[in-house]
Amino acid sequence: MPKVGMEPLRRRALIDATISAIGERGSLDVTMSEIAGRAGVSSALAHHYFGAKDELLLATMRHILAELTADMRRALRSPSTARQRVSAVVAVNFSDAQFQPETIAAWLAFYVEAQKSAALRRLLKVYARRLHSNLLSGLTGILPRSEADRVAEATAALIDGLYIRRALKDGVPNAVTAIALIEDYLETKLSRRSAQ
Amino acid sequence: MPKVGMEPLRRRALIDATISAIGERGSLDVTMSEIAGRAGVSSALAHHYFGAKDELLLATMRHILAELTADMRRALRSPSTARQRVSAVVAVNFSDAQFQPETIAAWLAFYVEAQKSAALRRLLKVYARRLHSNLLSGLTGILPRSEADRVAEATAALIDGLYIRRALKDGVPNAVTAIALIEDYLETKLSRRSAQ
DNA sequence: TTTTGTTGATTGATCCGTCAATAAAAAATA
DNA sequence: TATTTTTTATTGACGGATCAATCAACAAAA
Repeated sequence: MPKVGMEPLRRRALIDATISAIGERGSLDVTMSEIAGRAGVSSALAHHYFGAKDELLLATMRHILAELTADMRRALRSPSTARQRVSAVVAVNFSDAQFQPETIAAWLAFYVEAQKSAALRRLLKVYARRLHSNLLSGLTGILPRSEADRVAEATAALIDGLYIRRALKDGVPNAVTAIALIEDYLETKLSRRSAQ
Repeated sequence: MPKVGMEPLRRRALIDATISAIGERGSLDVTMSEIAGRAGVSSALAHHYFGAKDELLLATMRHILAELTADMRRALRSPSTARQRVSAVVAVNFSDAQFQPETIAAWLAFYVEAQKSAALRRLLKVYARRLHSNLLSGLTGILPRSEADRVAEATAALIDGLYIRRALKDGVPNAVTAIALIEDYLETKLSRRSAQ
């Protein structure tokens, strides 16, 4: 029963289905039929709207990154001090919307795929750079530049590391613990310098 | 020209070929033919010695872990103080033998595959637990138990995070920088307590 | 003559991407 | 308004490619 104006709805449904399929399977080894089935359409329709599978995967990653970016922008509106800004950036990565098993699995899978796909690699680099500069914007108010750089790098590595360990259901059990761990690091690194 | 006693040589060659193939492709999506070709044999022979592809991949991961374990044991012989033991554990993960692009790519790929394969997941959990206890054995000599636990967790996350970022050729450019970053963390965490 | 090593050829399954066909809505035309 | 035409939505069926795994066959050593 074809109704007009389906395109945006189908695209969104297919992207959601892609995330959940990847999340469940734990890798990008999901078939177009599997994804289309979850979205309640035929695989031919998925191809109709996205062309090749690569493009659906790319669109999916773009969608995840866009959500993260939006969350980040929202989170960066309220904090006033530099120190609070750093905490806000960290917290976003472990918010309910981001720290979901499905999303984490997708992140990990996309990280791997990025080694094959230049387009995906570019996307992830944009995210990495943005995370770094967001962290830095807070840290430079507290630490000298070169040390702020190093702390930002360590914080980013901690975030990635906690994600990967979460994907294996090993190590940190939940978002609260993960945040506490990073905050503990930041506190020992910043407390003496800034004294609040 | 069949010579007797080929089995161990072929097995080893096939495992090496698997690592290099995965390292180059950046994922486990390598064909048996590709691997066999690199090892200079037919794909049929790879199946002859390893049965299914899964088992070759599993054997490869086991091999990587065994090398890491051996390196770790060696590294843990020399250090005398608790503090030095912690540094030794960290250093092994970034030694020339371990911090190779191929090996890093393989690690990452296996992390993803572990979400599908229970056998692989078990292997990685063994490694994670061992890393944790190795770190802890040094840290408990310096910090109270609960805090030692947290520092070990953070250090492990840092190692994983730096690996993943290295795989993307983003962030830390080399092993020396990576080690310095973790040592910097450890130093701020431990210096006040242990005073050398 | 049995064991060990080895491969080319083949089978069977999976899966991406295409295409022709169908049907409803919208637009254009009479 | 009634009709034709075009656009949008949708799918089943299929071609073609890839690959894991098997097997029969062959050769050298024991």
